[in-house]
Amino acid sequence: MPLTLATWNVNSLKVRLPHLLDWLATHRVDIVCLQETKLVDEQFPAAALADAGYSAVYAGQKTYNGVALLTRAVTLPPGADVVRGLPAFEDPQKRLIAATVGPVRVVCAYFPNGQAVGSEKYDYKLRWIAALNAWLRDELARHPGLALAGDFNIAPEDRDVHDPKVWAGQVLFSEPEKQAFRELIGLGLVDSFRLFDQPDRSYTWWDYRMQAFRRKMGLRIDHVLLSTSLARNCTACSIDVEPRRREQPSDHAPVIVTLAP
DNA sequence: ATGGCATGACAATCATGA
Repeated sequence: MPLTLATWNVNSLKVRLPHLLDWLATHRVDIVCLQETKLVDEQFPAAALADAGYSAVYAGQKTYNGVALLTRAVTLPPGADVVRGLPAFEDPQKRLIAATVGPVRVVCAYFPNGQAVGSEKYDYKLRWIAALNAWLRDELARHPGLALAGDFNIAPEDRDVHDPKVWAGQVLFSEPEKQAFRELIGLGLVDSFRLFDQPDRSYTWWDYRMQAFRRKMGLRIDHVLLSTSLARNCTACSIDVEPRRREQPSDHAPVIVTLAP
């Protein structure tokens, strides 16, 4: 049986739970990485997800950030080696959770937004990614089969941006951010989406304003990077835009990868 | 030039997102 893994920034799990449950029932993805749950752990909808057949580990906070990792086909044993937050990077913001799920070391990440180039938040973004990079080097040495999935808040190439001229030098598309993305690739990771032919104007995020989705004015900022050993077994990667068409959608669409055994 | 839209905390606006 192939293994499927998805990442989705739900922009409030409380608001988006009905969408998520519908989506899980339809797609039955084995592993799901969620970002921007915006829920403290006490309010995580573990029971509703268990009813849907998913067990979960999570790291949340009030109002902002928050990540979770759901598993269906593969149960999370006590020895799943769950990591919450980047070790050696003191940070109250809940942006990372990792666990070993069957053959895959799954790292679910919500990269900082950065707000504006040159701002304090932008500096924090670059430092956070540098700390992630350093930690991943060790993780990859210990776990050859690793997936880094999440909202990277970086559009790596011109074709990932609806209007690269407008976005040039802006946050999410500035050179230091793209360089940081390339340095993650340099660890021995592969952008699974680009292993396959993809439709033109493939994006994962569209602004709520200006009818950006309808006008295909988006960015591809949500990614699944695979270690080379996993990439060899990757048979598909796609963006599911259907949830973005619904009423009261998340501004992000899920990305799904399929891994052959 | 600015805000547009959405969410959450909080009780009228404000912080944040991307």
